[in-house]
Amino acid sequence: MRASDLERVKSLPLFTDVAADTFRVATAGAHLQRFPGNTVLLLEGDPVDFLYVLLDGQVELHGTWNDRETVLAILRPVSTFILAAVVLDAEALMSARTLERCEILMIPGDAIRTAMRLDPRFGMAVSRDLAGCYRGLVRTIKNHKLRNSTERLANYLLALRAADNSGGVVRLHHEKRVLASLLGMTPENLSRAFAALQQHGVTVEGAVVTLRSIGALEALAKPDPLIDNHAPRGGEIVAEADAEVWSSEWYRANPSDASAAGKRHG
Amino acid sequence: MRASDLERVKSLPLFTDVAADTFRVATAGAHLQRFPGNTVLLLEGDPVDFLYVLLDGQVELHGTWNDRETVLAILRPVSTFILAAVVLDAEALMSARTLERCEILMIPGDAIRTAMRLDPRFGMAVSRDLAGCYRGLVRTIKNHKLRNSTERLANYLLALRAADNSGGVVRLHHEKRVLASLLGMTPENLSRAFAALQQHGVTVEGAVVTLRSIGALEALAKPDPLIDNHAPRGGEIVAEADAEVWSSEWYRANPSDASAAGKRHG
DNA sequence: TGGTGCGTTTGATAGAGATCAAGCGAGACT
DNA sequence: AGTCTCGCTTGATCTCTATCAAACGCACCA
Repeated sequence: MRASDLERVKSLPLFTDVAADTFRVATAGAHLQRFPGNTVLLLEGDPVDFLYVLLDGQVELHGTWNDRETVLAILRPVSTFILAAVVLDAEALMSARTLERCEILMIPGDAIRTAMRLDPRFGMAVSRDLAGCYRGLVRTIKNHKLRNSTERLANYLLALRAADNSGGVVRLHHEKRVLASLLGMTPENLSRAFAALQQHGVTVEGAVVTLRSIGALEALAKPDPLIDNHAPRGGEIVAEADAEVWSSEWYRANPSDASAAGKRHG
Repeated sequence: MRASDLERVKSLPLFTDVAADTFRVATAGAHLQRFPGNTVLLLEGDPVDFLYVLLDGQVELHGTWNDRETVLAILRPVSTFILAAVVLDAEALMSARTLERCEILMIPGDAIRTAMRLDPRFGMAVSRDLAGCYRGLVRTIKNHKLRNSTERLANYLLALRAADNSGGVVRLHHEKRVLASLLGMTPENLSRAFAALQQHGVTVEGAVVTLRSIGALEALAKPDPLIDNHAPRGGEIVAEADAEVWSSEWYRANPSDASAAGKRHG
């Protein structure tokens, strides 16, 4: 493993605040692995032996039931995933698949649990990370139960814009059918939702989406800080209160600037 | 506060494994409070100053957006709630309201965070609790994205049956309109879903639901251990792997027997 | 260069769920 | 008892979303 990779791992919210010893214990048995695209890393129901840290590429988490499948999250570097299963030493509830060539650090679950027992600061960091993940899912559920598909897409585009600091031009990071499943609709309906957003200044050309009128789009999307983690708050951002730093298991735009991140786990 | 109440709190998964000192630190500033029914305990967006422990009664967690509202969870004793917000010292993402007369222990968030810093075992317990909560939400999302409303109702009834150890007669614990919102549908459609289940041996009389053919109901519901935490697994239950003991922030049937509980946080 | 495969789009149709509007029934109050 | 309220049900209708089917565009490749 390269030293620069260890640096990146060390910079994760999960490890920043942690004693050097603890970090060594946790990453002692870790190994770096490369996977081609479209590779299954983990099947739901499998025992989880490792904490995964995505260093490069994209990973999709999905779930299945009765021959139906849905995408639950799409991860980009640097993110950890299935921390919850590792903490409980339980079986995975989601399957993981690479969407493209990936570089992944695998840390034995035992090492994580041992480090938690040794270092209360690490226990605290794990708790904070999990709390962030939990709150991210609360946001997701509110998004799904309170909004229709067009509203979800509109907010997704605004989140993307906020995450990428892009002006009016946004680039989709994954195939539309994957995005459709993530947003809880069919590819056909995603197309129609994009069409519906034309009246609000949105035009699509392949993966490039142009937002000609943020105002009009926001009027439809009505982004809400209690659902969309990028949405502006009334007043200055309180440092600690915002510490659900988008840590892991979610889409992440800019690893080096957590406070500007888009949809988070919180 | 009665000693018996402290006993009940101590028996929570969050505190069982914890040093007596830590428990004292955590519960030092706690106070017990009674609330009438239909009282708002917390509004989404509010800063969260306390960890709530529901000792008696029922509490509903819900979220709103754009004049729409949805029930996210219904809690029964003994449950803790908004632990995630407490850990992060963040604002609430869900509102909390009593559904009936309630007895609630309120523990200052500072005390919880201090205890975490002092006792790695407590940090571990918090992590485990949050991991369980997280996994519960993953199950919820899979339930909503992969199943239609009738299937969700069918599985809800089976979960209730498993939780209550009731034979073929199940009692609904809350108003049907609350249940409808929890299951992500309108009261009207809940009625129709019940009607549709008649063909699978389900009859309703007020809050009493009779399941005349578990087999037929399961054929429709297809309960899955990776969605429904009560569903039987192939083989013996592995102790540790099942430790997402339904800890908190969720519907709970029998406080004294965590392993037989229904829908959990996992 | 002309397939060939795949992701996407578009159209037509069907089904699931929401909304609107009444009516029913049980408990509460006068 | 009467009636009022409120939660639940039932029916009609409308909207949203899924499904089925076909066509398009584009990359890949022989």
